[in-house]
Amino acid sequence: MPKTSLVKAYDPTQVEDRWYEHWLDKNYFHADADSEKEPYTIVIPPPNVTGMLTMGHVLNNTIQDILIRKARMEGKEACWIPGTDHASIATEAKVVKMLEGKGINKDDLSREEFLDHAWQWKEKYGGIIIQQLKKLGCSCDWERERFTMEDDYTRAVLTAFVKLYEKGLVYKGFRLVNWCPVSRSAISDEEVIHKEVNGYLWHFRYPITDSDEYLVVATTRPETMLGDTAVAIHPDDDRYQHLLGKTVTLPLVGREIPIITDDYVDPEFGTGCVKVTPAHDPNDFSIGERHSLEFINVMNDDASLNDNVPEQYVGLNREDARKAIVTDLESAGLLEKTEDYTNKIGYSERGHVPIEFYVSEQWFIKMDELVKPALDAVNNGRITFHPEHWIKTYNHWMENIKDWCISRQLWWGHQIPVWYYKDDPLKTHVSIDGPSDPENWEQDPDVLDTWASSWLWPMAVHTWPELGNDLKKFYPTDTLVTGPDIIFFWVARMIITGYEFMNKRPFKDVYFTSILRDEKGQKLSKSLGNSPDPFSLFGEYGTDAVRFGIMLMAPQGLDVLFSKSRLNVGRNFMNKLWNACRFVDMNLSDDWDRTYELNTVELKLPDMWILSRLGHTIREYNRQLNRFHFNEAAKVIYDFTWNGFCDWYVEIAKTRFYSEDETTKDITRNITVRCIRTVLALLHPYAPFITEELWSHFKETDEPDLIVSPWPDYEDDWVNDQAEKDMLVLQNVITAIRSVRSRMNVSPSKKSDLVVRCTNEQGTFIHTHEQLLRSLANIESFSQGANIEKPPQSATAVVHGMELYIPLGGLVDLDKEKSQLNKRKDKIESLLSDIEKKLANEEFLIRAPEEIVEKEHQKMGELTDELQKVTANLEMLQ
RNA sequence: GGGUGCGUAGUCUAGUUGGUUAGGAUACCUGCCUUACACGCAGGUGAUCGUUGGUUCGAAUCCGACCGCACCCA
Repeated sequence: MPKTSLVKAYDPTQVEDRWYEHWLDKNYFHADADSEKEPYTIVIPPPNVTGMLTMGHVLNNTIQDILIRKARMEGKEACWIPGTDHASIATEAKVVKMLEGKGINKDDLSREEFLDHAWQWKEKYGGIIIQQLKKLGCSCDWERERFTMEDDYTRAVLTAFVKLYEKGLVYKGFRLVNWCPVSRSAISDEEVIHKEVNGYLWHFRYPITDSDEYLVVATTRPETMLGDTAVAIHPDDDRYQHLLGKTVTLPLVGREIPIITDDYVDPEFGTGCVKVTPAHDPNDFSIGERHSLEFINVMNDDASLNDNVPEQYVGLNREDARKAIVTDLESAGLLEKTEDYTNKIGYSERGHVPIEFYVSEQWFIKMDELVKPALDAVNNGRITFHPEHWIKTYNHWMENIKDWCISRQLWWGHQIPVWYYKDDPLKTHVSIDGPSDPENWEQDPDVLDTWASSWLWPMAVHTWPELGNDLKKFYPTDTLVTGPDIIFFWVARMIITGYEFMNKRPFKDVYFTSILRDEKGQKLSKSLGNSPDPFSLFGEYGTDAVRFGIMLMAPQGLDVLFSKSRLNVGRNFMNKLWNACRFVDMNLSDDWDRTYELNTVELKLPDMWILSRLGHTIREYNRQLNRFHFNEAAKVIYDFTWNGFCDWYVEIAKTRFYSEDETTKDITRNITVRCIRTVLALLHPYAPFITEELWSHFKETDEPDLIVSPWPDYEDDWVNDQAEKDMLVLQNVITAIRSVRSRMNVSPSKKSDLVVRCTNEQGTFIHTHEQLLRSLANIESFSQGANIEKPPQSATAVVHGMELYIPLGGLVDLDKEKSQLNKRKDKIESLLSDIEKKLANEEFLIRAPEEIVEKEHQKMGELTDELQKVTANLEMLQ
């Protein structure tokens, strides 16, 4: 790609697509299964095939891209496998809605016709999120893109079902399941969202048969009373002992139902009498089983009332039925009272309506045995969670796991591979390919829960159950990056299948991302309308700035309070980086001597200092990335680039570039270029576009693109503690002078003089770096000495035991000067008093380690010296 | 009801095994268009580390209780 000159401001739109195309052309993203290199693999958490990119995806996929780009630069065979999930319920709901818009009712279509529509929908919208991930810069191996309903993947899903069936872990049974009346399907426990809702607790009178007495039952769901088949009391509840053996005549229905005793009943709640509706409540279901009660299902699959209720209620929906029943009971004089009541109601995650408990025949997987190796792997460190504390949540769920309902009454998904013999439905056939005489069999109409396909993702993307090269090379994967909200849905289940089918962990590390919230702490979501569109942000700030900004604001293990304004930091940093590069670029002559071996030429303090800082930066950056602290790593590189390199070294470099000393210029060019190249390499995983663009200006012609350039290693040759200490002294002196000038309103354009009273040793040091003081602190004439006099009308600062005097003539503001010195004096005195207390404490002297005591003595010495100097200067002002 | 996590300047955060003059960034105030950058430069104000007991010579850091926020599971 031809080298362009650096324009004044970075323009992302000119750069991003161009480089992404280039990387694709060069096939950098593609991983080679036959390579000798050590593999590093990530499987993407497959987004919903018809979904759109959200800020959550931006966060999650940027992290994966950071990991994979770093691994690639480290010389590993980096393989990031992308793909999408068919999302049974969500997609089917969208297709149904789309068809409704066209005036087509799903019920009027055959399964095949409906699936035709669904596939068309998938073809039309299925590629959008993939294109969006490309815009984000994701370096996925697009040749390996997978979809959970493609043929190979389907085979894997059915294989898993059949294998588990053959082991006796899959069974079919009548159970009370969570039922979504909108999708008219069973859903799993994890798809039920509990919300607190303000409602009522109705107290109804149930008359005792052949008696004037009645019992009072309390309920939040009057409409289910039509299915009551008992009234229960606690066995020890004295109030009702005389009623045992009697029956109640169920109002409105007329059914005679028994009064039973059961430990489940809480005598303290309500009246201590509970209506029992075994077909519509999980607790009542258990009571029903214990007492062999009748199970009367009073609802259709859309939660309207069915034929098992009195005629006047048949066909009513839940809400209308509730109103009708309360009204009818009230007019019959059977409504005792109505209380306000807050309770938690389960909502269908996809249908957004309250779920029903519904008795139906469903397929289940027995979980208790499957869970064991998965629990063991996480608790014995074969799989590591970041942050670690999620282990507790994982354990809690795994140890209390219930059988998993995997059948869904939908069409979009993997149809269950079970066939029933037409002449004898009790005779079944279970296989991947179906019976050899299909005309005599009927396939189970249900499909599998989507998670029963995505739990195979890390192996099924690699052609499992075929043992292909990909599976051998790229399984197990290395790192999974996902949200903690799907720890049960997905992470736990992948670990289960990893051990069940591969006898190996599916991944080494699991990084749980932050959950994104808005400034008020609400989860970002489409329905709340508080989720910004990533693409307008990319346009406004640049994709790199959004990536870097969001990484900077995502602390490890905590939620992110997202706000657009916080992305300014990212954008400003990209601009800073661009301009730092532009400055260096402007000062590179075509024929600069780039041959210096820096360790053989004589370097000055700022050179040694910046190289030392660079060394520390590389080490710290890698350390933070290796422990998955992405925000800390971002801060490390930000701090070096801005507060170290730009604020100090570039300022120093200016004076050199303006000088005539060609050797110094070339050394400075070498060091600035070295810093910049290292920063670009380190930053590339976070900000791939701008760094690749800038790299093209600083790379040698025979060097590769940044994306495949070597990752910077920590070089401790350059770490130099003395240089860092010395530079700090110099920086403190310069800052002190600037501070004095600012306080005294000295115009930045005006130079001032400097007189330093200090030891001879310090004097030599200052003298050596006089040029830096002159340029960075705007100093004209300079003198120093151990006994030098304070010039009249000068402002003062004390730094590292040196007394700095800046003669200002009439500009000196004595009041400001006094208040400044007094402020410092107070501070020192308070610090000294704390230290004196410590040192006067016998226990401290005896028990504290020697070096701690020594440190306190040293601090006291330094502060006493400073106090003496500050006080002396204060007295001179009187 | 059970569990998990979190309370450090207006805001966001660092502070790994207790000893730091409690870092940093943003925001704010003051002065500057100093030939890389006003998406900038320089300087500055701002925190008794949620409350309260305890352990310790010494606690933002360890332990208990309480208060507040969030999430998960019943």
